[in-house]
This record gives sequence, C-alpha cells and structure tokens, in this order.
Amino acid sequence: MFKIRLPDDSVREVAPGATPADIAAAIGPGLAKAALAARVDGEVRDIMRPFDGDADLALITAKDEADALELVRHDYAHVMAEAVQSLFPGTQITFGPATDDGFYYDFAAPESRGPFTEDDLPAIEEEMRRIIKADKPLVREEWTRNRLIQWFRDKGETFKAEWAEELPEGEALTVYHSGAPGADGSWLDLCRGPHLASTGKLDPAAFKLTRVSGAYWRGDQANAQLSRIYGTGWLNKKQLKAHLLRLEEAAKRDHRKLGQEMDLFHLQAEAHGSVFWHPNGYMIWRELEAYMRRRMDSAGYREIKTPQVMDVRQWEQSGHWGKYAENMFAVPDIVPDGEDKAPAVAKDADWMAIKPMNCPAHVLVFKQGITSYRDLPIRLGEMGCCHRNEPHGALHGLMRVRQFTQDDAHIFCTEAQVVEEVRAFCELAERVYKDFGFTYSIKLALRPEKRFGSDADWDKAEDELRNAVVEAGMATEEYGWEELPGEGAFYAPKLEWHLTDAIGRTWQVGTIQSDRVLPERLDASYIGEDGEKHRPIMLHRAIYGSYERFIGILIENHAGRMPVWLAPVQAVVATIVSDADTYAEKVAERLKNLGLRVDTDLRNEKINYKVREHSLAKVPYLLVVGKREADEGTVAVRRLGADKHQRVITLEEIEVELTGEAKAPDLRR
RNA sequence: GCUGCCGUAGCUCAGUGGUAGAGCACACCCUUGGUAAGGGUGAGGCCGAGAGUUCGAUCCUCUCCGGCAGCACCA
Repeated sequence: MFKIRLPDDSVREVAPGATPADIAAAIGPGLAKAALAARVDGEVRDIMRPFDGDADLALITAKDEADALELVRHDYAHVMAEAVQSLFPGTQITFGPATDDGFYYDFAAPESRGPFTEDDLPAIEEEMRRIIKADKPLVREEWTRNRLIQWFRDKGETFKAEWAEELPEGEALTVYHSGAPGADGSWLDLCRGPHLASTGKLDPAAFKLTRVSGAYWRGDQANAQLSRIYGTGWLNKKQLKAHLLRLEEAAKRDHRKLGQEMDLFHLQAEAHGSVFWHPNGYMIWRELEAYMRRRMDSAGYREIKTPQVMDVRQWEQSGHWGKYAENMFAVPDIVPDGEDKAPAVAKDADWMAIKPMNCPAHVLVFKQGITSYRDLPIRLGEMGCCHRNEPHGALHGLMRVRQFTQDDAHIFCTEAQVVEEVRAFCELAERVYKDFGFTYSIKLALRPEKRFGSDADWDKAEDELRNAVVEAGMATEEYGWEELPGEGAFYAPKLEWHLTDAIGRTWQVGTIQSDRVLPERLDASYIGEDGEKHRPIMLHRAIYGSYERFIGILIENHAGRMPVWLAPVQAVVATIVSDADTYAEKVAERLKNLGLRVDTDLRNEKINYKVREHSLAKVPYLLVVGKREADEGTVAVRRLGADKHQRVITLEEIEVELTGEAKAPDLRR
C-alpha cells in the first residue's frame, strides 16, 4: 500500500496502480469532475498516472489557474496538431508549446500544398472542436528511443525522428495517444506531458486560432522554415472573450495609429524606417530632451556633438566594421556627376560609414590632449543620432527604426571607480523612470558567443555590473533582477532596464555596459598616480535608449493622453459664440505668456463638435468660453479623462493650475 | 532577411476583365448653437512601381518597392 498525503495533511492509503483520479473520486464526484491533473511531490502529472510510491498529492483544478492554463494550452496545441494532420495528410509535426496567452504548433506542411494560411484556420478550428467533443482519452505510454525513431521514420516524420535520435539512450521516453492506442482514429505525439485525462476536458468554445507565420526549425535561421499556427486558449469562454477584449484595447493604444490621429509623425517608403516628426510629435521630443539635459547636467555629464560620418578605417579600428558591418550604412566618398541617377562607384573609392553608435567618436574626444587620473571619471554625453541598417522585417513604427537618437553617454573611469559609477547610474535611471511613472526590471546580459576580449576581462566586467546593482540595493525580486546568459553585446556585458507599460508589456530601454575592449582598440589612456599610462574603462549608457522608442512607449502607455508637461498642445480655448472671440484670444494670450502651449478654436462650429474634436486629439485642457465667461472673467474647464463634471474658475485660477501641471517633474517643488 | 497576408481619395474601407464608389476630413454657403459629430453644395484618384497575358488590366501572372503578423536579429 502507498501512503498519499493530501494538502490538509490527511493521509489515504491506496493499492499500487491507483491514480490521483481514484483519490479524487474517493473524495467526491464533484472533485473527480473538476480535477484536471495532479501535483505529486511538487511535480505536475497526469491524473491517470499511477503513483509510484508514497507521495504528497494536490489535485489541480481550474482554480489553480496558472497550472490549469498551462495544461489546457498544451492540450489545445496537441489537439490542433492532431486536427491539422487529419485534415492535411502529409503534414509533419514538430513542436507545440503553451505560451503566455495560448499556444502554437510548428508544422512542416506538405511541399505540394505550401505553408498554411489564415484561410485554413476555420476548418482546423472545426476539426479541433470535433476532436474535443469526441472526448478522446489521452493515454501516456513509455517507449524506448529506438521504438520511437522507428515509429516516426515509418510515418515519414523526419523532424520528430531527428529529435528522437538526439534524446538520451537508456531513458524511457513518453508518448501520448489521443484515443485508445491502436484504436481507429488514434493519434500519437512524443511529449513529456503532462496532459489532461481526455480531450473532452477542454472547452470547445474557449480557444481561437489567431494567426499563421513562419518559424525556423529549432529557432535557427540556417534550418528549414516551418509553418507555425498560433492560437489563444483559456479555461472557459468568458476568459477567452476577456482576452480578445484586451487585445482590442491594446490595438487602440497602438502608437502608429495614435501617431497618425494625433498628427505626431509619419513614416513613408522613401525613407522607410526613419521618422518624419511633425510639430506635435517633435514637441514631445523637445520636452524629453530638455528634461534629460537637466538630469544629465546635474549628474555631472558634459554634452558633446560628434560627426555623423567617419572614414571606414576608423570603424575598422574600432572593430565595428568587422562585427557590425552588416548593420551599417556605407557611403562612397565621391562627387556624383549629376547625370546618372546612381553614379558608378570605382573599385578603389574611399568609403565612409554613417555611425551606428556614438562610442568610437567619444573615445576620439577623450583622446584629445592628455588626461590625468585626477580628471576621472569623465562623463561625455551626446544626443547622438545613429543609423543602423536593420533587417527589414524587424522595422516596427517608432519601436524599431533605422535612424534613431540615443540619450547616449560614455563614462571614462578607473577600474576602482566602475562600481560607484554604475551604482550612481542605477539611481539616475530610477529617478527618470519614476518621473515618468514606469515600473521596470533590471537584467544582466552576460557574454555572448561572438565576442571581443579575454575571459578574464569578461569575468571582471560582469562582476562589476553585478556588484554595482547589489550595492544599489536593486538586485532583488522587486526590481525583477535576472541574469541572461549569452545576451551581452560583442564588446561588453550589459545591464538592461525593461519598462513595463500600462497594459503589462515590457520594453528594453536603458542600458549600461562596462567595456575594456574599445579603449584598448582605440588606444585610449590616462596618466595614473604612478606617472604611467593606464587604460580607462569605458561605460556605455543610455536611459531612454532611443527617443523614438521611448516616445512610442509613452504614447502607448498613456494611450495618447500625455501628461500635461509633455502634451504638444496643453490647452485649447474654445468659443461657444463669436461674441466671445476677443475674450478667448485674451485668455490664450495670457496663458501663452506663461510659457504654456495654447491654441484657440474660434471656428463657426457648435461646442459639441469642438469638444469631440479636441477630446479625440487628446488635448488635456479644454477651456470653454461663452458670453457668461467673457463677462465674468472665467473659463469653463473640461479636463481630458475626468468625468463630465465641469468647473467654472477664474482666469487667475486656471493660470495657477495649468502652470503647475505643465512643469516637468524635475522642476516641481 | 525568411513565411503568410495586404497595397483603391488626406484617413478608414467597399468594388468590377470594358479606365471607380462610401463615410470622415477638406473648400464654399446657411446656421451664433452651452460640453463627444447642425444642414446644404463642391472639389478631390497614373486603383504602390515595372513587365507580361488579353481586343481591352485597378482586377489575371511574374518581378520589384512598401506595410502588417510572426520567426530570426535588436535601442
């Protein structure tokens, strides 16, 4: 007999061969029905899998949402794979995991038919519902590796066979049958599990196939491209509907859509991946830039400006040409003759390259003259405009562009100063992100495979970054502290700041990198206390990351309703009747004289129309004036996002209110 | 860059193998109206670019450019 202990510490004895399902049934029919799987000694297992000895048992039901969702999504993936193979014979299966909101499965579609398209989805959904309603038992079996390989080879499943061949020899491998093994219509996949007891445990109305795409076999671009089908899956219909609603809400915040509606910027084919900033959008930029200048000035940075284009030899020396050339724009140093649209370039032409990063130029500034250890640390900042030739498929609105401006800076310091500089940067970053109301997490990206520099240097650099965060007290769960092996830049490990926006998405923005390679390659040095030359360490750092991306994040985070200090137009004075025109202009004039961005709307339109238009334009303050306000020297205030309730206040009062709200966070008292 | 889908008026989108339509926006006229669309009239399009099939292409085929969703790559 096995002793099975339940969460309430009661113990039940069962005969060998008994399963968690038996215990659930013994406790009650309600639980037997609700139980989806079992946690046995902490491990999630099939509810029909017999105990192998004494165990602690907790039954998993829909109430254990995280576990339940993971199980259900994994099962949807398998049901989808079964459905696809039944509808499209000749399709090979590969892998299909659960994701954050659903599942996907990668298939090798039959060559004769080509990859799946969205038109295939309704039929697949229908077939999935049929399989779910058939309530097929999901049966676990242990197979040897050879049996597996043979099985998949016989079926023509080359991907699965390849995978099975790499699995460890002696270990028993699990397969799951959908339907009794050997029975008509039974289907099989290699899978670690666990699974629900049967397909009927899934809700046929709680999933939806959402899209198709390509995906590389084993995530490697060098491998075959598979056809991936994505779905979202939930425990019940209500959850599915809520999820679809969340997607709609997110779509409404899309910065590309809002950017057009609010006339902030545009993109067009002739400069694809580079932003045309309109006056409204550039006003946000200017405020951000002014704010960051103040923050950096007071943190001891000095701002510089360096060339956009430098001789390729310089990029060769810095190492960028070797490691980064595929992302760089190069220009021949020639004079076009004006006759050919695209002049021929001689083989021996000199080449220049547009900067993809600011760092080499900053080293060149550092190298002018002789630097004493007494001068360190030297913090050189630049609002540096960089160009990177990104893969076309990666471009995305403001978030991923080919021309962007960084709030960049490089700190040159001694080894002894690194930890303190990084720690100070952690605090500066925290102040900035708090001013914008963001929460964030900090990650340490460790050495990648393709890299410069010795392992000893990487050891030191990684330790320094880690220690600095520890000293700042931020290497904690609260700050989402995590280390990411292999994710560093080719020249240095990186600390990364990931912002979480208003709807829970994360974006990498800030970074600091400790670099020993570039000072070496470009021969930067300072004179130490001992009168000898020494290599400085160079810290690359940014807080916004890029203005483009940061503005994109701000737009989505606020759904376009920017805080007053960032709003391109902070207030509109709108008239009800033309008799109030003069007064409206006077109001606007007074507010403008206080440095506020104010427009008037004197058009021959009804107030309803004006309210609607300026609300949609996300203007934070609408000041409505009619005869009454003109007579009394007041304005009727309509604050964007506040309830309908309106306030009528004096001109003096609105001046105080607006100037208060329009102050940048670092200037408030 | 790879896979799939898409490209028609400033914007959002219908549509057809015989060179085009709606709503909003825009212009003009009427309307002076108290908090999310007052009414009328009008102007506006090389139907992404190039080649092919066809008597004839916005529509069919191919190539290219761009966009979208993933993948891969990244601030």
